[in-house]
Amino acid sequence: MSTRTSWADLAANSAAENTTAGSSANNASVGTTSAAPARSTYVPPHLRNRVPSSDPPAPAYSGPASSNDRQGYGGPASSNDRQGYGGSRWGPPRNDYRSGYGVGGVGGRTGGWGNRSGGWDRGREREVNPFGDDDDTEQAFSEQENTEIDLGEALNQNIRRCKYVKPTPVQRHAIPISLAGRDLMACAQTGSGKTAAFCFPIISGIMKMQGQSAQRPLRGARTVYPLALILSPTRELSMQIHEEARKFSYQTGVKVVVAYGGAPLNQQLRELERGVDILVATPGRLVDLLERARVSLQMVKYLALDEADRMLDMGFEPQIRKIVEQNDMPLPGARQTMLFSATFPKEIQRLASDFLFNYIFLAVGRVGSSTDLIVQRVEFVHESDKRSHLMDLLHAQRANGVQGKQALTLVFVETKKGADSLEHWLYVNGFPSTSIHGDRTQQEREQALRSFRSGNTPILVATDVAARGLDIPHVAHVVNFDLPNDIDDYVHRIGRTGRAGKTGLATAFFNEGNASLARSLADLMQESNQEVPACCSLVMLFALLMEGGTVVLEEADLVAVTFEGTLHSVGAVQIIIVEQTAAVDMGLLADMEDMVQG
DNA sequence: AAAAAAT
Repeated sequence: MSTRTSWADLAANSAAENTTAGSSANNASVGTTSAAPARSTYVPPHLRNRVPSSDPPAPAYSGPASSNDRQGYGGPASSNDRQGYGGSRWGPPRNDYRSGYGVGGVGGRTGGWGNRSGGWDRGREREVNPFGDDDDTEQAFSEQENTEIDLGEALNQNIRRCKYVKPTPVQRHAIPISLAGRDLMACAQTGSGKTAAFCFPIISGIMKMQGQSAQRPLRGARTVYPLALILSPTRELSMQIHEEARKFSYQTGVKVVVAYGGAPLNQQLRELERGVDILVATPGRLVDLLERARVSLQMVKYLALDEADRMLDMGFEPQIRKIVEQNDMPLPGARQTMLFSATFPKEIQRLASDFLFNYIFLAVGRVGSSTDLIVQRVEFVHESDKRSHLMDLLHAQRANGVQGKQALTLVFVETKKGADSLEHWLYVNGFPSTSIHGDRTQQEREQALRSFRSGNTPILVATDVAARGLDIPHVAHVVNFDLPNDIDDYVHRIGRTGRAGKTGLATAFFNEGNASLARSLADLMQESNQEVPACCSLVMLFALLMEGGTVVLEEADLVAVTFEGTLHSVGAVQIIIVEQTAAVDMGLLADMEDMVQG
């Protein structure tokens, strides 16, 4: 162990490497954003007039609320960036570090809030080993192991137990930035380890805070004061983040609690009362808890939004604003905010900057790109043929046999009703399947997911509730039975396969109803090195779909393909679709051009 | 238009 390069070392080295460059070999770009130029000099009121201190007990650690850190970072990402977030702070071990977590009960957290819930050290004794291996827990706390501690030895140990060998690009860049105290907007492909990228710095930071005496205000006797808040758009994703965070924080003394709707409130309240450092939640339930004054956000030092673009789109934005801006959450600059997603439309990035202070924008690859670990196929399937076509795919899959663990197939449909009816149809036709959507009870949803994960029902029919974030091992095939209207949704859906370096297959059923997706789909496929015909234009995609239908094209933006003489429009592009079998000649094309212009 | 998210 001592001879090998540690996980943390790798992170440290790469932090140093990358602070000077705007891009690196793995195509990550880091830079301060131009979206909020006016904000870079803003200092929140409570931080004004503060003399850069000479760093007593919390010095080496550049904590999230430390004012001098922030000031160290003023300018745009340039050569002085190196001093900014990398280098010295991500350096050698510090002695003050262990004091907080080494032995249960040391230091700080005694005032008013911890003891009534039994205290975190007692909680730790009862902590169930989430790894199911009881053999080497003592080793984990070996006192001699005082080597390169950056995230904290207990956390490093948990990372090893999770069999994480080497940080992914997003982790390698995001973790040092977060450890240095900077706000972050991070975009990286599905399945590239974003959860860990925001969990590690949060857990590490809270471990360090345990060494300091934190005063929690005395509010209502039953109010709890989490130090970190992680929000996600679906209940199941919150559950999953909770599970992950619990693994990472095993025996660190950091308590993780989850709160979401559809499940009994009382149980969640009891968990909260036993103490909470990191609260993982869906927005609705959290708003409820805030209104009941069972949770205060006053002590929050870390705010993470997973699937951040989703959290800030029309459906969620008011709730998020309510939570972040209309409660007692510290202002940007007094907390550390991290936004993560695989997709992040520009207009939502702009909106998101409201929640950030002097932040760094990190993108691994193009924002919204897909991983080339996923083989994408598009097949032209009429609405009426979709079921039998799916049946063919499933039969073929069954015939090809399955190696090792049961290969799972996730089938996305557009509506809840459609999910129910397809599930039933599959079931009747001898394919063990289940479904998940927002009209099912929470129990049913969780049961469906369990049954799918275990391979008991290797087919899951889902609405977009399952499109984002869920990490289900052995999903070999994602079928877009109904394609979404938005390419970003497509990216998230197919991202349920091809995770953590594994390959996957995604099949889309495409027909005339999906014309509005065609161009972006073609672009995406080309970008992720998918087999799209020679010139991967919209035209060629259609040509592929038409299976040999003749396509004549003179103008790049005018497309003629063969399908039932219907006129379609794709964005600015006019598309004429004629009979599948008809050869398109120049005369016909001219006629169609007239049609389009007329 | 649909999906998700509190009771």
